[in-house]
Amino acid sequence: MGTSRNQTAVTLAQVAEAAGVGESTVSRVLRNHGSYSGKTRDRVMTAVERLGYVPNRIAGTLASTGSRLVAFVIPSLSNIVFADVLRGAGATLEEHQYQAVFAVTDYDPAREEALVASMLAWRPAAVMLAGYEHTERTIKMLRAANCRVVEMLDVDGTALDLAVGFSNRAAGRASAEFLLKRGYRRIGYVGHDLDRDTRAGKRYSSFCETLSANGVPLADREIYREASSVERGRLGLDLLLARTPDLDAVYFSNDDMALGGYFHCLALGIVIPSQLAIFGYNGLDLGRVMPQALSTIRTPRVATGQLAAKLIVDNAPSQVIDLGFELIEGATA
Amino acid sequence: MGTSRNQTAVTLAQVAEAAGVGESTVSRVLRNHGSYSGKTRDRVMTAVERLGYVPNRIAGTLASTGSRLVAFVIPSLSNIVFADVLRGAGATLEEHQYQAVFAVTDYDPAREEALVASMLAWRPAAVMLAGYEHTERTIKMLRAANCRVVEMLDVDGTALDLAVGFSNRAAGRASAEFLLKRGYRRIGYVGHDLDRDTRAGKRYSSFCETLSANGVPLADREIYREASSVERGRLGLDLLLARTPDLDAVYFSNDDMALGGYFHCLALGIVIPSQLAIFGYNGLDLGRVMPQALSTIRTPRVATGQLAAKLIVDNAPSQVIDLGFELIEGATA
DNA sequence: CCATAAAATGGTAGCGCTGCCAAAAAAACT
DNA sequence: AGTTTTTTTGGCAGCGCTACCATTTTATGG
Repeated sequence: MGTSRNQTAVTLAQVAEAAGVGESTVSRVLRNHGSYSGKTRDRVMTAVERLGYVPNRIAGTLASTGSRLVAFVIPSLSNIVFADVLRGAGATLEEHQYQAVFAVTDYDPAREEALVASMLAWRPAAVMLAGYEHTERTIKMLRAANCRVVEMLDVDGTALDLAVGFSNRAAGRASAEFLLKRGYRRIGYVGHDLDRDTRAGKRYSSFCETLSANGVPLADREIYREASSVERGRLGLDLLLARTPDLDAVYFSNDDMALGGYFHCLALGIVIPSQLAIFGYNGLDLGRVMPQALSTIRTPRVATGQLAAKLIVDNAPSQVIDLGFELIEGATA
Repeated sequence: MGTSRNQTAVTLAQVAEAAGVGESTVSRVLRNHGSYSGKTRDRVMTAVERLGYVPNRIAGTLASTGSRLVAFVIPSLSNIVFADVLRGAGATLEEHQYQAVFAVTDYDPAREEALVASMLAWRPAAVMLAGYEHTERTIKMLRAANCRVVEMLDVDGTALDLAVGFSNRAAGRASAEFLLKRGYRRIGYVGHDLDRDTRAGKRYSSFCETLSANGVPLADREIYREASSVERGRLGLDLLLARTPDLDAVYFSNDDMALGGYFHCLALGIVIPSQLAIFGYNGLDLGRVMPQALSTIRTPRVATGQLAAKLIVDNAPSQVIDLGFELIEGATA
């Protein structure tokens, strides 16, 4: 009931007939492309209105050369990072009449491969991915496809075509340097699946290298082979401190994890930062609102999405753009 | 550089030629539809592999009757609620070879209208919306369109076709009854834009009605005409308490806002729940991890997405499904 | 071995639109 | 008024695929 399915939709040909003009004329008027007289436009628009015509973009895309679909293949929707990127890209794309389609990989390269294949079947104008780590077949497909590719949120590696983001290695290093400068010497790490979230992996390894280079190797670490979450952060810190109680600072793989650690300290009465310092990554808004502002690194996620979209609509030449990041001193480290 | 754009993609006709079979045979093999012999399948698949053929779904959709696109028109991506719904729907849709496309309304009915129009141009199999409140033109377009409609996350109203969710009115009532049962009598409210987020509006009005019906009218309220956020929750509680210091409980429009309120109490040393009780809505995971588990209502968001998708792939008849919710007593109220 | 059913295959007309080209109409000049 | 130029239009061939139907091939049965 409710909807009247099964009816056939109004076509451009019917509009043309109703308006008493040719099909191409209707097409021109509707796309505001080519020339037509004012009275013709009115007649067409009247017919469109009367018949309730909705152009069929499937047919339009097939007939014309380039599509206006942009395919996002992202690791997760629960992670606010990717939602921010999508939000940033959304406005620009919409403005230019592009349509976003998406699929979620759950940080699995094999799934990414399958989803990219599936996406390419829609002949998108561009495929937007997270980072540089893809399977060989994914890369091969992307190269063979007649579309742009944007790798987002990382610049440490070799881009396929376009890349927009920031250096996770530099972020890891900056975090380590900050903690060292503050005088912390017993530093631990609580993180999530580093093999799958390769950007977190880059931060971690760069963080460790910087510590070692300064003669303060990482004291201990607790890594879950799962997605990050507030809960994992809390549990991770609990385990870490049980094993190595004399830590004076902990670097978390991101702000969600750090918030979990913060809650753990609150619950146990561990005083931050004098007893234990906490440092995160992402610079989520909620970090600012915590009773003590979270020490973290703010990344330009929305800007990444915006710029990625802009490069596509402008058909910019291949390039890598590093948007940088901002270290937020906060009050937890 | 990088990608080799401008080349023309391999077509089904080329595969047919290379395999020495007819086009329809290739089509049948690829879709595993109709009958064909084992050796034919092998020859086709070999040709597909060798040429790197990727089927063109644009053409396929145009040629066949029904599309396999599902259009999500959602208020926000930053709000984890909608990300959860998408996540729930994603797996089911993917499994059945449906493709999700989406657009974000920012809680603006006029934008929703424009985006629905734009989405219908893709001739989706279904349009998935949040709630029942749409402009007249949106409703008209949806009725005229030859596609299913799913209104999600609400069941208080009249459905266009399918609806999956839970009762926001019942949730508001349950929250009020819980606080009353606990003995709170000076109850305040901190919320965000109720005109735009009509589901929050329904919870609020139902909450107030229940309080009044029990002779305990709402003592005070602080409502921002903006989107919800942790920060707004904190500021809102600050203002509310400045004006009405004797409140003994505060109902927040959602868990994000409640978390802000919680942070405010922590920062000011307000003891929860003895000095002030806090109650939220959504049942986010982080509520469980807080030093004191957040008292809130957990909604089946992922399940809503899953079921919505399932109804579409099963082509279920029009119906409204109430998935209910769960009140989490927690430790903050 | 031939009749009959079943399985496998190819040809082709669209799906609804856009892009190209030629034709018609209107405008701008001598 | 007769040209030339410019603007506006309509016709129609695809875009790459699927659906339908006709045909061929293979299996089945007496």
